[in-house]
Amino acid sequence: MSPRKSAVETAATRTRIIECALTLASAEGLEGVTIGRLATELGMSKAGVIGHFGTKEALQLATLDAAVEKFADRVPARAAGADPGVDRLTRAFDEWIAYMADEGHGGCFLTSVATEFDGRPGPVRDAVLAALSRWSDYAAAELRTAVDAGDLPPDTDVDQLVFELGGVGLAAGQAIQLHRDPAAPERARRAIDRLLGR
Amino acid sequence: MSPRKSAVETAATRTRIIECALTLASAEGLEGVTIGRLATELGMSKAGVIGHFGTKEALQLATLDAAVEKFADRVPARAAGADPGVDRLTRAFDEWIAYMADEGHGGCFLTSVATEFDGRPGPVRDAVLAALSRWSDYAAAELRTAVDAGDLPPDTDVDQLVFELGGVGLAAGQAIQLHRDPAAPERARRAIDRLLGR
DNA sequence: CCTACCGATCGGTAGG
DNA sequence: CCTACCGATCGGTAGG
Repeated sequence: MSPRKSAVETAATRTRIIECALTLASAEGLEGVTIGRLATELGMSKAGVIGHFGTKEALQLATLDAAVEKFADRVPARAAGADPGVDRLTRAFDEWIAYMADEGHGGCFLTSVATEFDGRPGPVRDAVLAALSRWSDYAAAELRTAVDAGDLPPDTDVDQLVFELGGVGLAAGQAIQLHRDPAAPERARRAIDRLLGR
Repeated sequence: MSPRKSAVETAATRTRIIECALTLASAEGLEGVTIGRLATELGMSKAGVIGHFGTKEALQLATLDAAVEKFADRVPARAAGADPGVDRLTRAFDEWIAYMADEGHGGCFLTSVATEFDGRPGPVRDAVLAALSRWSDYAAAELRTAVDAGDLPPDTDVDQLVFELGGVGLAAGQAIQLHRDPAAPERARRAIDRLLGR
């Protein structure tokens, strides 16, 4: 850390690095974010970049953390105003799909990193797993509320439904990122409406 | 190429390299397959490895090609004996799921590479897109047969159904590779049976 | 936060 | 198919 900069400035630089890492990782994957490239892109030295994190793995974890926080601020947060149960979950999935379709995100950061690290044990894989589990738990809780409210049949298999809803999200992500299919969001919404009995 | 080896031996070495690349790529991604690591793993020199392909990109394309061929030999080929339409498609998806659950494949090679290269334009991305389109076309054709045979409603939206079936496959892949959930194949089969009205 | 540097590895080539 | 080599880049450190 520079003794010439205030703590506020140091934190701002750290944020700049992470924002840049998010952009690079969207295109090249989290492993493809190199310290040298971040330094060039930000007009800093490599030592200046890595000094904020210590190791590349710590930088990866910080980047992932920022992505998870952005997702939480956008998706569940915007659905929080809707009625618990089917309404809120429909709204949350709509937000997820809109988030993936947004330019600049490079689709769903979380699902990309999940694929990238599913065969590489370690802290990054663990963190991805934890973040996805939180999202699954959120969906399962809303589904149970919907069952209790009578908006879904009492014999609903909640875990099965979470699995299938997740599949729709993954299909939407692939259709958007790989096939660049403009119909993808609409297809995803239709699938979700059917799964939630609307 | 070595002047001391026959064409048969040369082809066998090429196959060995590609097999090794498939194994490495299952864990580390296609970009993570380095020429040096292949050389070490195979007990060859780097020049000996790259000589068979010319460039790393050509090696990636050859590896992807081999994966596509393996998939075609296993999945649609084993379903070919079933009755066209719902039966054959159900069988094909069962084979796909079993293929993903098999140890050693590292899940579905094709879907991993699809995520890895969805943001990197170039020949590899194009080849992945082509392979996935072939699979989608296959599913769509079987679905149309099923509609014509009256096994699916006449107003079936075939493209929508292909989208949703693909989502189930992606969900199964993630559940197997990341969550290591032994219930994943069964969940996927249940979802597919429901989508195909069984 | 920088300069200067480390050993390791990258993809690839020349020449045999 | 090998040895020997190329310039570039990797993650990271020492010292200021």
